[in-house]
Amino acid sequence: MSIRKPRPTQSERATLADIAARVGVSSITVSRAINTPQLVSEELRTQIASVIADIGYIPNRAARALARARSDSVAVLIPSLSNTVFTDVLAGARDVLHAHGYRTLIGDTRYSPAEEENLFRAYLEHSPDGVLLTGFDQTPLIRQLLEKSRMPVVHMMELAGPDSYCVGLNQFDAGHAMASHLLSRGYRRIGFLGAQLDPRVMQRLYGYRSALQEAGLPFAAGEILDATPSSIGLGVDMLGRLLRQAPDCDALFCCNDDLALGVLFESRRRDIRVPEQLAVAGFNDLAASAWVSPSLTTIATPRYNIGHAAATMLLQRMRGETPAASNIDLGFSLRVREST
Amino acid sequence: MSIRKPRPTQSERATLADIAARVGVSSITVSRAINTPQLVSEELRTQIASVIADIGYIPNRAARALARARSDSVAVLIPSLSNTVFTDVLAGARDVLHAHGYRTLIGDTRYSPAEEENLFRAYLEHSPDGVLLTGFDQTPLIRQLLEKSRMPVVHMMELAGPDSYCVGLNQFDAGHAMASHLLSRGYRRIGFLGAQLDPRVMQRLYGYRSALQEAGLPFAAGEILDATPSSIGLGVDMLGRLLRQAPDCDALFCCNDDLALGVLFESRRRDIRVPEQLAVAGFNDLAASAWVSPSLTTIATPRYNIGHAAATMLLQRMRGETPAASNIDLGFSLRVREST
DNA sequence: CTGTTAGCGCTTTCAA
DNA sequence: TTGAAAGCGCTAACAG
Repeated sequence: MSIRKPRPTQSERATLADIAARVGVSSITVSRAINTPQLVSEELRTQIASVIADIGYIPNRAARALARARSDSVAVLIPSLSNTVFTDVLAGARDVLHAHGYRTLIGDTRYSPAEEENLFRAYLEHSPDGVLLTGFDQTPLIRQLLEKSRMPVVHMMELAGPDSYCVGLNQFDAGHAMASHLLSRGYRRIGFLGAQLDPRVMQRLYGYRSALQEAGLPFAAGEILDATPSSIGLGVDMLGRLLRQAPDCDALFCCNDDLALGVLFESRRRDIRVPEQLAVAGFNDLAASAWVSPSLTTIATPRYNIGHAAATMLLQRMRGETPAASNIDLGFSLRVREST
Repeated sequence: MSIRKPRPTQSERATLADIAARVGVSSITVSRAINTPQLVSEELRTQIASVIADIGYIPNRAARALARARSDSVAVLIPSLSNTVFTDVLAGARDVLHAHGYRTLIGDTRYSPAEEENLFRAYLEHSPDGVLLTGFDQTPLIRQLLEKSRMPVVHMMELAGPDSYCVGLNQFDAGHAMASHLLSRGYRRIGFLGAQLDPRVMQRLYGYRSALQEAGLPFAAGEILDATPSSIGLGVDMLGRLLRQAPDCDALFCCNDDLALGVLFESRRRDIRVPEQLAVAGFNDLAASAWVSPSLTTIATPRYNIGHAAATMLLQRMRGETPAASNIDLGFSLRVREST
């Protein structure tokens, strides 16, 4: 009769069986008291509840996930955790998911599809019940894995064809709208500053170009495109570059408010009057934009609502329901302020 | 002879046993080939590797966590995900933890100890191998649970006695240093704007008061304290309130850069010259602060490094090692700019 | 309403 | 270097 060493256990933590033993029932009854209390008699329920409170029982999610073959978790991949745009989206998604008992596995892809692939594969090991992704530029492997696992997925921020589920806004239209606004204000030599150059920035750029073209204006007059991450400092720098390239520029559409704020600050340093000498427009309507002086004309995007609606749609899909619409366009709104 | 329905499984996903069957070995050998390849013969290893790649095997973390009684995950609780201060800390922690194979369970407590308690209890179910917490104002229940489970924990942002593990900076000293700077510049009617009023803000406030007292100045001349969350808009508003309360104020120490930026913007609107009529100082050195005009005097905090060092210390504790120091003071630095 | 049994997918222990 | 057996903590299925 050989004595085996006991295997490692979750360091003294009480289990369902411990509770069960104390109450004098079987563990499945305790499990029911927790998960489907209506199936357990009032008397046992209260007894069990008191022992649970007494012992300080903490269920083991890993065991539950293994037994039920679902994890009650959702992976959410966003390009950056240090950009309010995406933390707002995340807040909306988390509020919905947490309220429905899901945990979120948050991944920061750093705007890199390769990193997104790494994170996605890593999170797959946790068997998330669904995924929220940003945009549509996933690697082929991700697409293949998604298809193979038939895991519900909802894309955020951009729109696409009816064969994929997404919640976002038309970035092309938004870029077009801002360029049209500048044109309607009488500006004719409108430059563009683009950083990061992720798909959404590119769509805004194309919208801008198309508006200029429709107005019969040279379509790449003063474009500065730089793939490095957006920042206020980069905006400062890019204004210099643009003025060297197109000194006669009278308006500037920045692909986001970070760049635009940098342009505003640098304009003040260079004594360029905004909007008299140079109009400045941004994108996203960050907190600073309404308060900076001159206040910044920009496009407000419904970020929290995008996260909220995307998570809601994902919930439906995880429940096996078919959402009323596969594409939800939450739009954008032009905020005209002092800078134009 | 009754035939039972098969229980739900992870929807067709291959298991170790599937790989093992294909190769003609037992599943433990496949497990070894993955986790401790040096224990498996070269030949089997390559065979197994090719089948794994072929099938696209994805390990099941829940099963592994259950069997090993550890989750390879770390819970990280921060007050806010929409505040760069904490996403910077988070970035530092994640870089370390991910590099060592840990997943991070991110929780946003919204500056509420009660919400922190909820999140902590929820994440306990995942049996994290360690925890990173912000500050020291945890609820008694959290403290009790931590003690009971003897789970390694490292506190971030603040410092404490040698009986707890932490990485941060002395917030009192930092507040004191900024007030001293303003005094050294000759300002005498120095006001304070505080929002959120979390423990770190209060410590800065006490540091400020103590510096004023040491200088023999009335110590609550113009303090505006408001428990609502910090924002640029709140800074705008608070400047108005302060000027009503203390119109002769000549310098303003804002508990963070958000408020300070609001003050700068609003000063410009009100044609208050900074720093001639009113000096303005902030805290944290956000990206905008160096570029805004006038540029903002502030205290730079080593946020990324705090997260990095805290995670490193936690790793040591999770490995059962004793870190060289239980308290790591990463300091701060005064950035004197145009606004003072 | 409660219990028995079996099994989720993996890794530990022990044995060869 | 490989394998058999057992078990981690929980819940689905079936039976009473």
